[in-house]
Amino acid sequence: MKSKRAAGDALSRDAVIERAMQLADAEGLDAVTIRRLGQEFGVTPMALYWHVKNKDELLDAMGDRLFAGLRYDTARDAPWDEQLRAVTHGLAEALRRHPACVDLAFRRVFYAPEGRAAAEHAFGVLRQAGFSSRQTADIATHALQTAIMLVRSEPGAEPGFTPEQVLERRTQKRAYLETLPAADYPYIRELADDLLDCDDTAAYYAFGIDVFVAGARSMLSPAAV
Amino acid sequence: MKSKRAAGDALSRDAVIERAMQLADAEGLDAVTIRRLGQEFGVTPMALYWHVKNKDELLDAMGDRLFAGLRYDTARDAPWDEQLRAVTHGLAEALRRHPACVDLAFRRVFYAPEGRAAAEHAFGVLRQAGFSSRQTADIATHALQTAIMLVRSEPGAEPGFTPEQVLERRTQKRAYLETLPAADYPYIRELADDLLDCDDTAAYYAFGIDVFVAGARSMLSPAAV
DNA sequence: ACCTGAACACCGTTCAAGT
DNA sequence: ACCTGAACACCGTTCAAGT
Repeated sequence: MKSKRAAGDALSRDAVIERAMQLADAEGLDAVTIRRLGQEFGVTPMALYWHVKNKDELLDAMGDRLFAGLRYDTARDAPWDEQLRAVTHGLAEALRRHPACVDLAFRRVFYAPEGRAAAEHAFGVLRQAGFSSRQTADIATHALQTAIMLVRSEPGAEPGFTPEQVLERRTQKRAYLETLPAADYPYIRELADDLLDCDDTAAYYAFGIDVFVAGARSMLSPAAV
Repeated sequence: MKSKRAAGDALSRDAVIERAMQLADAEGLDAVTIRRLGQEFGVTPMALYWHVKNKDELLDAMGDRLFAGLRYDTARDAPWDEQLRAVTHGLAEALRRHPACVDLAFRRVFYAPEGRAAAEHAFGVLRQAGFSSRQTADIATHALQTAIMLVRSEPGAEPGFTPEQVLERRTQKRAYLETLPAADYPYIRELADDLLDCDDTAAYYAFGIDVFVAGARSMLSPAAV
């Protein structure tokens, strides 16, 4: 009944990666440390090297896991721009589950099976919509980057901080903006609330994705320039 | 005539920040270390603490400097979408000078004087174009994020790597993509070259900015959805 | 197969002390 | 005003050794 470990789980590659992501979400990516993970498992730091080649490989594996459960084919027979929206939305939803790890995603798309499948799908959609291969590559890359950047800067979501700290930082930022002379920065003062708050995160994501999809659409049929 | 220092410059806050950015550009942001900077100036690490509060403050100061020399009012009397393009382009051009530092920019816009001025200008342009304050905040934030993401993932620009290493990594990535079964990933294989290369960086930036501006334009007059 | 101990070369930072 | 020495609590990683 009594375990050898101070902290529950048995050590394994999967458990290490899993715990690393939890740790990142709770305390920020900087808290993810070989030595700290050792502690979490009640084991010496060196024990981890049996399950993971080194820290870089661990971070890569975390990046791969970001794509787990990625949904994008929710609109199989819809027009191309709806499908592009679905891929981008799916990416954002997937990445949003681990905001502190979002920067690990970009370099791993083609290595994570789900990322690869989503990319292949997006490429097909765009090519058949009539985009050149250059445009297809650019737009698909842009879709991933859009999802990443929406997650990274979702207002009020600062990974590694407690809710109180987040509130505290917002208060400080607001106070700072109010020190700016209204004569010089009327618009910044006027928009302070909109810059700091985001009561409706669903609308935030929808807006960002709409802008991107509309932009892509205009690349296909450049109406007015 | 003979200096006390092993390495040229006198120590000062400005010199430290300047050298830190050079170091980041040459060897990546991870190479920027209090101890390493001490070495560069021929001084003990602790000497730096006289000129800079701590490492966080140094990084903030580097972020501020990214906005130095920012140009955006190249189209004062142009229509709003031209002006939005000019701001975004100016941001990208400014950030591009220190690609390794680009992640420091976002949180510092309102603290760097040039960033603040650019934000104020962009807000005015968007408000007068008829956007709501919510939309204005979102679009302007998006403009900065677009610039950041274009710089961050300019293909072939991997800060902290020598040209040979960049080439080497690209070769490896290409080799990897070619291991993927063509039956499962026909589009990835077809687009491999476009994903890896970017012979025309001017076109890369122009395309990214065009997509963004067109997207913003469609938010003002939602023609077809 | 899986984990530990000891060691190495690094970090950021503080604090009392020197000039 | 500006810098140093010594010290502390951290990093990632290697390698021989234990079970």
